[in-house]
Amino acid sequence: MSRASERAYAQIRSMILSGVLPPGEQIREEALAEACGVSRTPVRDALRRLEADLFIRRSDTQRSFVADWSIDDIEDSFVLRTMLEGHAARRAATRVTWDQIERLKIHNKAIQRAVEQSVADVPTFLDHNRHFHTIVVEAAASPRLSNMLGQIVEQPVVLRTALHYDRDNLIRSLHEHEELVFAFERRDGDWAHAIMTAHIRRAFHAYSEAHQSGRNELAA
Amino acid sequence: MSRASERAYAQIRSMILSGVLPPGEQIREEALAEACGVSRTPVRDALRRLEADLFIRRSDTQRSFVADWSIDDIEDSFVLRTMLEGHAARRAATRVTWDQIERLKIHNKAIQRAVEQSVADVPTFLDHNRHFHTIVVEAAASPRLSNMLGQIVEQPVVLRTALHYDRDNLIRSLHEHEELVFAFERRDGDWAHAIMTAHIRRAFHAYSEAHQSGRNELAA
DNA sequence: ATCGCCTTTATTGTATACAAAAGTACAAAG
DNA sequence: CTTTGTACTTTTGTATACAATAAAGGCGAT
Repeated sequence: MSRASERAYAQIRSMILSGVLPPGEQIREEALAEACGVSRTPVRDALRRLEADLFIRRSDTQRSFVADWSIDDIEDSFVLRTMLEGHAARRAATRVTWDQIERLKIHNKAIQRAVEQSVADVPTFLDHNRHFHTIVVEAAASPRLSNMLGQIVEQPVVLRTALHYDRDNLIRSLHEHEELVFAFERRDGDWAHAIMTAHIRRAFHAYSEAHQSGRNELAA
Repeated sequence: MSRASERAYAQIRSMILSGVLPPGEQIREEALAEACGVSRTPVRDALRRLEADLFIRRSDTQRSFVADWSIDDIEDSFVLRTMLEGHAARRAATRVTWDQIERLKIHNKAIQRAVEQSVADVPTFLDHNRHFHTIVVEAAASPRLSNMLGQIVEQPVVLRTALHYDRDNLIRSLHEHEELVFAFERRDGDWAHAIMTAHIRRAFHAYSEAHQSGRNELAA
């Protein structure tokens, strides 16, 4: 998608993530169009995509609202992601190319550097972490799987999760990435599946423990 | 979505399924708009949805083409569906209401009547089969899962599968539905998961055996 | 003859105006 | 006091015109 509609998508998404548009808030196309400096057409495009990502829900009468995620929603999102990424890892183990393995190692090196800082560089961690998982999904070579995981990974919860990792969690995460590459090099799909499953489940618990203190909403 | 855009979606989808728009064919928005008797705006809407359903793919330069499904695509679609519907069945077992169970039984009765005809009434079978699976997914009570399965079930392969069932397969399918209801009544998630997994896998093999005679495309 | 560049044409992206539908407020009747 | 009908406002859906971009074709240079 070209400029305007892409810009609208990114901007509305960040308005939701930053809380400018709080959960439950009704969305009016014209207001967003003005806020993004584009017309309603690309805004509508963006809203459709955000609806598919479950950032937005639509009432039975076509009104749009910012989605609010309950604890159950969040757990379910993780369960689905566990299942799908576990499957992706298993497929990837027997299909990943040596070039892709090299790229995975490069991202792990960058993650290592980010984690070893005196103050862990979380944004860099997140960026390379995202690339790492993208390569795994790409190596699974399933358009449908990529499609679905693309949607889930875009969802609010996942985007915010790593913000709650402490250093210990970040290091464990790195070690799991490294082990996954070992499994790939040995073409061991069961191993890869198990590592990835554990990897995502740990992320879920890291998230829920960071939020156990009485909150049941997303605002961090 | 309201009239025009819904109509465009249904019509374009049926043009693809019926082969009027063959796999690989480039899609021009204006041509479709004329064919559907609406303007380009709702056609664009429909194309975005069809793209999400993987009926349509877009080139890197924003041109749209009718997707063509290889054997690998088809198997992968079934694998994903197996995984997701198996998960749905497991969740549903502990959440399904007695009202939903009643509705499942009603659809099974209707399926039984359709299968017992001297010539099996496949369209009726398909219709109630679809409702049955929809209720299971609804009972799983996971918006994300519904979302994903909604997309997969819309995909071309699944829509055509049951057309290739022989009577034996239709009867087995019915028996599996009945057994799934038993599992639900006993709230046995593992059992439900296993039945559903087997159910979809069998559908896959029924499909691939019907297509083993040298074809690697969809046209039936 | 072939390659690269420029012009022309086709196709998609965006803006805007208008139509349809839904929500809201208020008044009149029960 | 509640309810229902109705005008009015707000919001979304659709059509159309125009802008931007990609494909196609022709022309000249090498």
